[in-house]
Amino acid sequence: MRDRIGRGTGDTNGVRSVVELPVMKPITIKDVAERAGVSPKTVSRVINGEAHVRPEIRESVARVVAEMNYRPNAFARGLSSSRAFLVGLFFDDPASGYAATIQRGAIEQARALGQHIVIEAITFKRSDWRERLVDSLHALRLGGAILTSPICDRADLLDIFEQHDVPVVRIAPGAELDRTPQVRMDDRDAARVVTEHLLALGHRDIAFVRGNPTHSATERRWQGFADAMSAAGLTPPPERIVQGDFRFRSGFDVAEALFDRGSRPSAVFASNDEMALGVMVAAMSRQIAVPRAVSIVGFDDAEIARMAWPQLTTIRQPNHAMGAQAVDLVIQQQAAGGAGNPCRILPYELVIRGSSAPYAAT
Amino acid sequence: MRDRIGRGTGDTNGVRSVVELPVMKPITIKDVAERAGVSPKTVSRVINGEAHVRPEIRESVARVVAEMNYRPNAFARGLSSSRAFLVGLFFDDPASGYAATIQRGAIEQARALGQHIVIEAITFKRSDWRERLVDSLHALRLGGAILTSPICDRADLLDIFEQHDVPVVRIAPGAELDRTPQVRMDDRDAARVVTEHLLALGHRDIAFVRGNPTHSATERRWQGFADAMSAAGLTPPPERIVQGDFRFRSGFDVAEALFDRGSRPSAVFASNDEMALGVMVAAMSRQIAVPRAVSIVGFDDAEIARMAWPQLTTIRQPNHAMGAQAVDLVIQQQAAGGAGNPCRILPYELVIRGSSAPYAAT
DNA sequence: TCGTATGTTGACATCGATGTCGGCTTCGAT
DNA sequence: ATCGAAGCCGACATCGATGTCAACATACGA
Repeated sequence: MRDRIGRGTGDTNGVRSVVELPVMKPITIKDVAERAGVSPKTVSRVINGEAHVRPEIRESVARVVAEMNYRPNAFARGLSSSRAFLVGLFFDDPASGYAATIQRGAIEQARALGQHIVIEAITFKRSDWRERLVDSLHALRLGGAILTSPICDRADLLDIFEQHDVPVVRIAPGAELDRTPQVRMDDRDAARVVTEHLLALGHRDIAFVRGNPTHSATERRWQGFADAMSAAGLTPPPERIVQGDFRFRSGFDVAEALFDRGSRPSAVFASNDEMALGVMVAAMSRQIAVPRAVSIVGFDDAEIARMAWPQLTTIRQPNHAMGAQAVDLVIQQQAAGGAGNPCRILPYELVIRGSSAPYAAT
Repeated sequence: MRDRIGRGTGDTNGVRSVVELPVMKPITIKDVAERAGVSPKTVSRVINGEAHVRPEIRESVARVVAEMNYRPNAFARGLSSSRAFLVGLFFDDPASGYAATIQRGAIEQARALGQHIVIEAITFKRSDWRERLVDSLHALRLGGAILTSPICDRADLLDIFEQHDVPVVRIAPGAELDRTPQVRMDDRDAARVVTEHLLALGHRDIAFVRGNPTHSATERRWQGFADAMSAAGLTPPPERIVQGDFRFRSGFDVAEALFDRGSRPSAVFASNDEMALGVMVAAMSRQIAVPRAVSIVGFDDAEIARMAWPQLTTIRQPNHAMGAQAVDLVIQQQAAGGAGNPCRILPYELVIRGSSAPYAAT
């Protein structure tokens, strides 16, 4: 019975489970100031590129800074100026490949801007996710937050960030569209383009595997598919539209409805690569040749798209760029004070590989 | 240098919407102290679970803390106590699936310990990687660092952390083995076990695809393979040992040496799943049936191992657990004051799937 | 030439917490 | 009853930077 305080779960309340970690002894701004023969404030001015410093002094201070290899302490900075140097990257599932590429883009851009990325997982399954999030916001004083799909569509989540005055940039959001700046690609248009690719190959009987309904991209991709089909004067029957959840397994499972009942479609468009692979594996296990007997296309250009055989025709998402742009936006936001909600739309790319081929009558 | 944007005109004042949201002013320890009728120091004591506080007071303060939903500011804490609350996770390539799972484990464990994870990429290709690293160390005041393969084997990197007194825990290092605490699995043993699996299926002519020589696991896995083979009284000829680099493409490429010259091996053990998939795809494109004509096994149990067809027999690495344990160790190491270099060895698992089958004479 | 405007500088307060230390209680042993 | 020792609590300094503001120097216009 150790004494804890407050909040039933109280794990990050700074209470007791926080272990102490000693740190190193650094060079302070005072040391630099002394050696340069000026006041600390002047050094601060030079470091932050502020005006009102004579060029000679600026230069000499800069030299001393370099010589002493001085690095300002970000904590002290954050404390006194309420400026931040951390950007939070929030994921539902940080282990997915999708997330990883975004992450890399974000890290690199953050670095370029002198910021750092803190990764946080939000798990709605835990009933205390709000407390945990608020904990992070308070403790880390985030300068901004980047949210990815699907969590970025929850109004209650956005509320929390808003209440705490943390600027948010969302990547590919699907709801509450005018609430924050965002970075996205045109899913609908891309889906249309892939579908047109299949149509151009001569396919008419095309099945569509929908994604997880909680991701907003699901609807947009479906729309793009529908656009292309109806533009071609086609109306796919209901049994050609099946429901997946973006995971490999679901692609594998829906294949039963697609391949084991009556006539087979000549092509399948799965809303993401994982599901496309699931469909492909299911086809092969039924001795249905890909792409000879059935063409399969995906969406995302995940790493695995190139590791399948045949390799997957798909849409390349600009994940890396989206991560970088998101950081960029969030910092701008921080500086500008939130004028408007810019939306950057990044270009996608149709990647044609071996899994799609001209329609051949059976 | 450009002028910075002043904070003159209220940046949080009604820019966003007509209705002004009250800006949440953070609650300080003073507020709590006042309301509880004690000194800030006493509140601090309660929060940190220090001794010398009367139970009644402790309880009443705790109640106020909970009521006010107070959260200590980590920056201020870090400043005054030179305690840290950030653990750095350093990757060469944060976008790989391997890294992602470790990451998730680390994030969760860090959370549980009241710490946060900062992700940093180290790119040796950039000539200024040292400066960048030192920047991070100074700016972030890391309480600890976790390094993954392959960068964790560079002595010069370790030197930097040592110079800056940042405790390091390495995941699956292969060199400088007694320099830091580490978390690992027994690669050699695991490789032996997979090989024995193939031997038990009746295979005798087994090829081995080596991994990237800069990863130390490459050598250990090779050793395990050699152990099992020689225990079975077998000596694979040199042409059965081929060199890859852990990437899909290399697995695909080495297949030429394996399948297009003279006799074919009846089984292939690739040092990781990606390469195994490469081999598998190459086999299928040559109309060599897997596993009927050739069994293929991998190593890692990457996500893709389940997405191939047939699914890959492989070794499941405890990545998630390794991430969590690494965080655990890095923090413990501090508390303990760096006594010794503990090494935690986590259990692996042989996962038998469809890509390996009993030997069948052709 | 003087009087403003503008530019340059540093002293000092401040951010929000913790470390130190001294004073006051309490308790137990003599 | 008295004397330590230990327990409890708060005043104050401190961490390392930046914000504020006043003092002073210089430039420019009239």
